[in-house]
Amino acid sequence: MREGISLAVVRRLPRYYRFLRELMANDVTKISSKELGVRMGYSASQIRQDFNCFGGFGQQGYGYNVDYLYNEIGKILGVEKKYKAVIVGVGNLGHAIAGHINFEKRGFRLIGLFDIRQDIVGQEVGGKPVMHMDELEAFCRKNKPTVAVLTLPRDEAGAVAKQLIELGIKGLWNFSNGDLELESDEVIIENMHLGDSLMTLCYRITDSIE
Amino acid sequence: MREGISLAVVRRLPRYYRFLRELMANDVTKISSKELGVRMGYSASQIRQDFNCFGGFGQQGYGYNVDYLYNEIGKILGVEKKYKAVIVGVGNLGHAIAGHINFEKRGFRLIGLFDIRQDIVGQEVGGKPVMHMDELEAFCRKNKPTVAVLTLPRDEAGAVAKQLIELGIKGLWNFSNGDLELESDEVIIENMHLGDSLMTLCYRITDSIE
DNA sequence: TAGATTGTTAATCGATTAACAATC
DNA sequence: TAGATTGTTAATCGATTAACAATC
Repeated sequence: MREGISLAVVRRLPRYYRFLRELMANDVTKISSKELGVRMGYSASQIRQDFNCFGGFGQQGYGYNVDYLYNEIGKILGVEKKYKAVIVGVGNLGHAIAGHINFEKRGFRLIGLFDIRQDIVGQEVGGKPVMHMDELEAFCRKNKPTVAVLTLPRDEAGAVAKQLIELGIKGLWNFSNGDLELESDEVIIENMHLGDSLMTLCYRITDSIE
Repeated sequence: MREGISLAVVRRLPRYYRFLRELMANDVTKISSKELGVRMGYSASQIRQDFNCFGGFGQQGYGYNVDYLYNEIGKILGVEKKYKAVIVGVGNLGHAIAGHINFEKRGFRLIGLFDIRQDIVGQEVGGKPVMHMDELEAFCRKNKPTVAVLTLPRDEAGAVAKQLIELGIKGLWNFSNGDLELESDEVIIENMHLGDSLMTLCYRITDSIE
């Protein structure tokens, strides 16, 4: 059922999930692919194709039950997984992510933060204690986190990523503005290249205003 | 020259730019599409197609001059533009972006920050004073920023975005975890949906470990 | 000149859209 | 039953890859 789903489809799932939650909040109980398409800016065809990658969630002549579809997509995404996550690098950005992101609602559980700066080690951030990088290895061996959030400088990210993979990390959420040079079959990497996005915005603005 | 470049190509440009800078730092003066392809994980064909969207930057039989290509891509992206930018919402995330992102190197100049919280208004963040949201309108009329970084809660983002567009904003860098319901021809939107990315990571990890 | 590598056209592949039979 | 809308197959579109003539 899940074999060979393209990343293009997968990346639309969280957006469907958000829109469906919104519909639920507005007490909408059913929706057709046509109407959802209008709201989301997708074609009705695409929506039906997307959902049918994972099985038939709709009912002919009726449409889709919003609650049911929301829950199914949540299951597909794995929102209930509670994969253990650590944040490595508790500067501005790591701090912000610890406080800002609801890991619990997105399939993860934040279990620890790490930094080298002595002034932040020992503090609580996002309700969790910040530990020293020296403790990372022992912590991972004991607690076996599945993913690591990399919010440290570009120069340090590569070495830490390698270390984490050796410690059994399965996924990296990479905020350092560079590509991690790792074999792609070792680990799943989601890059959040803020700098790239900002430069793309610059291009697109220039393009739009001539 | 710039007509009808697909977004797929544009989104690769910042990555090329990063890799070329890296090559320069390693004193590499020339590179072929083949070798660059190996390093970046693209096909040589794709690289040549991408560059030729904007004109012939290479030399047959030789390859591409790294310095020249870097500078040309920089110009295409508009790194020297210095579009004026404001950050709206100086919570954890806005704070982090102000301190973490080098706007100057990416075509922008940060000229002001805004928040409603009295305890942060008046402070300096990222070298700029934080102003109260009440001052946003007058500030924009006077200084005419081109883009706004939206780092405020989802519920507030929509209304603020509308206001900014009326004030002449041309681009939005949206970090609020929701879609701004705006006519796409009014403004360029770059979404950084952290939540969506994290959920995608969850899916992909589940997929990879079965 | 011979070798290398681009710029560019043609072929392929994958993703999106259209069409329609199935069925609620 | 008639109307609506899905699930799914076929057609189209766009992006990537392959091929090769041009040329440094």
